[in-house]
Amino acid sequence: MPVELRPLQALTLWHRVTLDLVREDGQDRAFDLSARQLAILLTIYLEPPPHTVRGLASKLRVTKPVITRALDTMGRLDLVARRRDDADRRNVVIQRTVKGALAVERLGDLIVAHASALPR
Amino acid sequence: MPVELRPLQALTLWHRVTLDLVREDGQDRAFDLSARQLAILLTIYLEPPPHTVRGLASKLRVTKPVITRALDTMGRLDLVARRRDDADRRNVVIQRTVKGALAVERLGDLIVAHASALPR
DNA sequence: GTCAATCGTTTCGGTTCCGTATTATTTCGG
DNA sequence: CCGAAATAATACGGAACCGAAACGATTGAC
Repeated sequence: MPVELRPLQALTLWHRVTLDLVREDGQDRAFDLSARQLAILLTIYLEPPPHTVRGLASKLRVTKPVITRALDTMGRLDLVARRRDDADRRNVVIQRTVKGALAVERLGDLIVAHASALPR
Repeated sequence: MPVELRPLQALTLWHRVTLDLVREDGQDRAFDLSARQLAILLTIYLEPPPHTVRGLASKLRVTKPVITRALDTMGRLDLVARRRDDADRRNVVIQRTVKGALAVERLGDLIVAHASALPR
């Protein structure tokens, strides 16, 4: 079953989820992320590894420092981790964390909940 | 028909739409918005007017300067407009613009397109 | 062994955003 | 009237982010 969604439903869904994210920022800062940071986080947790700075920059069409800085911030929040690649020590491999996985899972549940409560 | 969406589908949808928004930033800066700004924009265009600074601050649970600054930014981008309320001149009424309506409509279409292309 | 290429990080100057506190304007109760 | 309350905007110091450029470490071609 392909997901059927009309424009007003789509916008309503986006609106309600975004409102929740904005509101809950404060208690749990996991989703006080910029659009870029969120795109990076979801790429890391939804696409098959390995993920590198260069690969993420290319996929998102942003410069490498943007990725580095986003990883700094999300690393501080324990949402992702970095590790040198032993095979090629120029590379940095981005790794998932328990906290990051939980945050992504929570986002998924939040979207699902709002989707099921959407007006028809 | 309530919208049925499983967690992985929901996250995939969010991921793909966010990726598009991040990528297209540059040519059209309409969606180079923070989560807060997007929440404000969608509230203005999806909920019945009138909208005031105070009302938006209360709904989003943020301080008023956050709303004022967001309106400054989005006003510069022509996504919203401000007008003094003649009935009570302390109030500022936030108005929709053609450009803002088009941007919101485009976001809706983007979400719908990605939803229909979702893996089952 | 050397040197160009690659990779991630850091630096730089500038811009934007934040939260708190303060301000100017307007309304309203008495 | 006049002072209290309400509203939006502004001031301020600090933090985060940006793009471009420069940098150090590592690799690989020759």
